[in-house]
Amino acid sequence: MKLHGPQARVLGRLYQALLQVFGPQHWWPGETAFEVMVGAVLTQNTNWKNVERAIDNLKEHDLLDPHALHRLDEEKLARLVQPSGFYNVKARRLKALIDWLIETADGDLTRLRRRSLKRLRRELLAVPGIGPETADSILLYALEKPAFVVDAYTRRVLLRHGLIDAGATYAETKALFESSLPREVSLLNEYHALLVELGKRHCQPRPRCRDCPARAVLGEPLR
DNA sequence: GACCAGGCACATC
DNA sequence: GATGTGCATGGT
Repeated sequence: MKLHGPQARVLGRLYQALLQVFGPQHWWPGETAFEVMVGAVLTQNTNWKNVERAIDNLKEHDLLDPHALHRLDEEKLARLVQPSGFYNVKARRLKALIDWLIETADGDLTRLRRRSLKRLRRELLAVPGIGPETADSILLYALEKPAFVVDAYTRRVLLRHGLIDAGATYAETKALFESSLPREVSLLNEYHALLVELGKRHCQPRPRCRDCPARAVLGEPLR
């Protein structure tokens, strides 16, 4: 990876260190692109284990399909995704996303992929319930567009090590990575997944800094 | 029993 | 613009 500027080189070294320690993460854990899309909504502020239960419910009823979910009542959908929490809002958000998918591409993800990243991002953000992180997750992991995903772990890691300040916006944090890294889907995919792994293992609200691979690159956390 | 998890929209100031 | 709150389940 050829990176320009000191900050870019730090992010490059962090990536190499995380990959070395954790290995490839093989994200996103979903069998189809549509499943990834659904998972992106269900995982909003929610533990992935609970999302899996909800997705299993949909699979058991043969409903993990754009047209099938399009036909399903919102109330029934809410009951099925209940284990993922916030089930009423999530059913509403899934419905809105699927409405867009059906209306704009007849439920066909490969048709969506022909559109530009910029256009898709604008369209996704116009869907009620799809914010910047969910949009970028769908772009990167379901539609294979080079969009970096910023999540709570990413911000926490960067904040603790002084690479962003407390007031940094989503867009600023995203730009930090996108301006430094090659715009390759596989790299951005792996990097975000590695940051989540780092977050789960070490960069919790109560830090677990012992054996943290980020320290070798970023130094001691500020707090 | 408190705290946390791969957010977002909306109300209020 | 910033800050607060509702949405809810299941694991530690």
